[in-house]
Amino acid sequence: MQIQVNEKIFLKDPNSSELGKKIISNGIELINEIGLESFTFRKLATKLETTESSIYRYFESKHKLLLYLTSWYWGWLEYHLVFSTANISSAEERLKVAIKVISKDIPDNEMFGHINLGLLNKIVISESSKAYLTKQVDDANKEGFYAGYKRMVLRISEIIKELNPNFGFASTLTSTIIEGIHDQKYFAEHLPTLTDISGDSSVLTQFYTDMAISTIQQNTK
Amino acid sequence: MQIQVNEKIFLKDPNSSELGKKIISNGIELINEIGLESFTFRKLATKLETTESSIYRYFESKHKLLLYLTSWYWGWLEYHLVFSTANISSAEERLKVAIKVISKDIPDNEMFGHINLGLLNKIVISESSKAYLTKQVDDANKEGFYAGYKRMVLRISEIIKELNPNFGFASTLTSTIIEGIHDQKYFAEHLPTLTDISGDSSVLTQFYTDMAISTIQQNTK
DNA sequence: CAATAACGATAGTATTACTTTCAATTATGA
DNA sequence: TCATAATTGAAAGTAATACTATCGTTATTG
Repeated sequence: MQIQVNEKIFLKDPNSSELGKKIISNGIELINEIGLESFTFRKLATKLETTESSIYRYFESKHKLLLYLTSWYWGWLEYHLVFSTANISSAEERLKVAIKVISKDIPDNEMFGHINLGLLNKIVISESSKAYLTKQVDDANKEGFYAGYKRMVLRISEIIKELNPNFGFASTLTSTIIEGIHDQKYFAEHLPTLTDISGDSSVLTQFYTDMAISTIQQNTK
Repeated sequence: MQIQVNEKIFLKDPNSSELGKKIISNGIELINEIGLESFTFRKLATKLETTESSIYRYFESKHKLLLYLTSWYWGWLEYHLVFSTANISSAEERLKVAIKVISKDIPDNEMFGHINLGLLNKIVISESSKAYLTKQVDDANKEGFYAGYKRMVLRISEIIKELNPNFGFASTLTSTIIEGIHDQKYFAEHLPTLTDISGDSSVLTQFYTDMAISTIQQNTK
């Protein structure tokens, strides 16, 4: 089972070689350690005992690497969502599962092949908005670089519409929930005044589930 | 009437001189034009017909300038909020006004002294999360660089608690609303699949107001 | 076994993100 | 008003960043 990522994001598929896989796995570690701003291909090359030029053969910039990581993450999470909701007939139940899937805590040692899912989740929480908060967002969007995220939002929106066909804000509610979950997790760790959440994700899941259900029901005709 | 900004954010108060004011007003323009990533003090210096070193006498980095702009914005918005809610006794009404204040569209030519509020609002929407999504967030927080944002969240949280003292997620709901409003405005312009919002802010205001009210009421004992 | 793809090594460029020093100008208050 | 301090400008310098290019060696595969 392989997660698909838009081919225009990379120059050479990092899954096609050992070096490519190391770039991804060590890239995830290094971005977590020092943050995206301090992260450079030179530092990653040193860590890998390879050269800058070798890394540039895979990704034309660290921004593309970030796009790769976030796209991969959304691909993986979509797979997870589809799997977790496959046998559930109730739309409300599927929505609850979806929110649980998004908000679930991932331990720092959970692996999917060579990819550390826990660390990747942390990157998504603290860096992924930088993938679209850029002047190049419209070009990147045209190239389809955000397709994974959009698919995820679409899937959940459709559950919401099934729950209440008269509700006109399924996409807005979905993206509010996804971004909200990431923000709240970040705030819990760094700016606790901005949140009532702390500890594990169960309270967070509950809050957004309640919020979603009551918001959706309210607009029922 | 002067908006106060934490003095540790700047080296020299940009309000204390003509050059300082130009750094702020032209900085706002230039960040809007080319985005925070491409923005440099060298380019700003060229625009101002001054030198890099002169700008560095006011701010030690462009990140500090961003912190200044966002802090100023929250200071200004808090003033606005206090003013707009001063004579309203109903907590529900005050909450509605608060959401309106945050989501209001600001025209590109609305000025407050030398500061273009419309452009500053755009910076807050597309760049302000970068002020805290950094490895230095904890140090910056200790220095009080996010005090303005936190005060804003606190004020609105208190309205929510007044509305329903049994509701335990006032801060989470407030920060979800504020961040959500910014995200939705950004999505409306750049990633429209992720939102149901388009056009002016009235629908956005209505959505978050409804969401807030129904979420708060739900947890009433 | 010949071709080709992948990688490493080295070097080079323009730009960024600053810092430092010193001289000229401007404001201020004794 | 004159001395003093504060402000700005000009110039130069540094280390790091974000790449690009070339070339030789080593694997891989057909």
